[in-house]
Amino acid sequence: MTSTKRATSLKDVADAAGVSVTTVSRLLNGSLQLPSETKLRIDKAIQDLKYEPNPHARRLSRGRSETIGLVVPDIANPFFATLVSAVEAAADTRGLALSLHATLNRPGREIAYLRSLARNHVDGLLFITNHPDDGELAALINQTGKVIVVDEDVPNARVPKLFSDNELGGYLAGCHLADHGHRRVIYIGGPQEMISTRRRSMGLERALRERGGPFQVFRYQGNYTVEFGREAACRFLDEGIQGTAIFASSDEIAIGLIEVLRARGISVPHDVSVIGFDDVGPLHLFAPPLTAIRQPVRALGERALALLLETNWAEPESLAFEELLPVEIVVRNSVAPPSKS
Amino acid sequence: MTSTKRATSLKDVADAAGVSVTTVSRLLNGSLQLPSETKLRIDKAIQDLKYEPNPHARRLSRGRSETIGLVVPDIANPFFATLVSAVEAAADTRGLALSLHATLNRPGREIAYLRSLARNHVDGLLFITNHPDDGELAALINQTGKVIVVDEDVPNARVPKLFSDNELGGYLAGCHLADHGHRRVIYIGGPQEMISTRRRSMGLERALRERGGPFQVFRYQGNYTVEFGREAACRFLDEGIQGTAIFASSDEIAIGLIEVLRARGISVPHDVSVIGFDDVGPLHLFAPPLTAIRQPVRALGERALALLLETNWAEPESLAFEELLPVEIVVRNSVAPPSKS
DNA sequence: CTGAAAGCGCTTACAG
DNA sequence: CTGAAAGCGCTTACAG
Repeated sequence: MTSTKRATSLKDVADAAGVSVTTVSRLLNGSLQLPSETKLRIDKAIQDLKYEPNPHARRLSRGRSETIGLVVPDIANPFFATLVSAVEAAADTRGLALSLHATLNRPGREIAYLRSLARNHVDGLLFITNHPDDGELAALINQTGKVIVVDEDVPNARVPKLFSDNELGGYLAGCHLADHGHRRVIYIGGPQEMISTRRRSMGLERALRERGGPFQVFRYQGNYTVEFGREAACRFLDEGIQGTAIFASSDEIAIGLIEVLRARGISVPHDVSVIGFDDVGPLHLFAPPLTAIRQPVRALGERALALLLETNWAEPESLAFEELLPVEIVVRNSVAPPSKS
Repeated sequence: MTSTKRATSLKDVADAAGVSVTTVSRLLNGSLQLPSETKLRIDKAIQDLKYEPNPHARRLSRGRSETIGLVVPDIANPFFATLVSAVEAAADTRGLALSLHATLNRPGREIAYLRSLARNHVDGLLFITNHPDDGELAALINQTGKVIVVDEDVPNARVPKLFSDNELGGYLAGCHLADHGHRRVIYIGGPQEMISTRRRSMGLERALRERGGPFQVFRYQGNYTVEFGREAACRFLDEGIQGTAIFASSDEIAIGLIEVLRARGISVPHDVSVIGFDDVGPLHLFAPPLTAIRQPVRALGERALALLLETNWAEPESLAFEELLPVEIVVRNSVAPPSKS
């Protein structure tokens, strides 16, 4: 009963309307000067039969799928969830479906998705990695085409790339800290080979340098995770590092960091100032409300899809460029002048 | 260069291996007694040509797509993001692709996705709605089949349904509050026609009733959003409602609520106790850390997919059942005995 | 065990 | 303007 009886096809509609399938197909695809009266008959047949085209047949025939692929490290992470949400919304607006895949830090899956794209499974791919590439990914991307690298770099891929302005983010954080008198800053970043971490760190240093005088940055780099936030916090605490402020390079890192600070009775911003990065989570409800650099997450997703569709893939030499989206600082209550300890 | 040259097909492989496409196809699909030596030749040809089957052709031919659809209200919402993540992981394990769609409260989109499923676009659908149905959805679901209703009910749909044990959640919250001496509780729920809100409210009342003595529940029902959390908070504050505890029926509602309490200088749990529901966000870092009922979000996603695959869709009479997944209470620091005011 | 052939349901030159 | 027919790349009875 509930199961699939033979679905109504183009042929059925054509028969019902007394025309050929060619005509119906053309009507459906808009490549037709409507002869008005037959058009009505066809429309009626479509209504009556509740006809809907079989997408598999259409795709096979047309050689494209009207769906785009999106590869992200982890969907449950609020940053990526927001990005996925933005891409889905933008794709839907354009009548594109979304095929979603999470890599969960397994390089093999990245390769597999790229391959399936190559076989025209999807019309294009938005690709987000979160670990260094040994060159395999870049090679695959270059021979595949139609992929936009988003958020984090794949070094030798010659395709459009879209990132947040990470250097600016680091710089804004650095300025804010420096303005409050901080000169010794602990930086908790992501994987050190990754562009996001490197650029944020560079921005931080540039700010500190520009403000003049001696300064010091203590670097802890690992993953953009709660676990690493905790781990880094324990390490610098146990090492007795004398930073007066901490720049946590993601919401997750900030969460892990704050858990530890709280557990050890270290007060923010009284004992140490903290500034975060991402600002996707409800940082304003933390104790204290966390000052952070906000990434333009939705804009990243929307722009990435636009790039995928706008790019002229036939001109390889114009493909390799990098576009940066601005970030901003959201000042709350976790940064204060260093305490006199 | 980078663009798609004609992809290598089954025919190419067959030619290269000196066999028919039938044979290659069979090998690929496992329905073959391997003749060992030809098998090797074919495997080699596949390697050499880097052959990968065209999924569109396969789908058209087989009449199924090896992809399942997932319809959620809003991907950026951490609750749904986590659910999507769990479904994707489970689907990937089984070699299924995921087609993701957000409805964003637009009923028309729900209808459209259901229709496209009916046309065998996907092999099955996990469906999550977040607003009452006038019957149209249920009708469509019943004639479509192969859909699992998850998280929130579609009343007359005769398909498997999977929910959190919302009544239990309300009950656990109620017990915890009652144990601390609360008898006048403000309940901030979602849309009042929805099953989740009704059941949580029932559980809350059952707990209060079981503990004996007079009690009172003040109900505010709207959406599971930050905005509604704020709105409800302002309303009961302005109305001077004398509740000693608040049961906020989602993380989002709790966030809005806490924003308002904080803005008005009302201290939790000193002035009023708060207990939340969902526990997906970093509630442990809130000020104070929020006690909440935790939903088994990932389990919900995994089980939903399992149900979709396990169900024998050919037997309509066995289809209509409801399965509940248990919730638990996570006690933190936002509930205390009522203050003597 | 293996192959020729039909069929899945569209699209699209190519002819009227 | 409209149709017959080939083709997209698979799968799968049906025959050897």
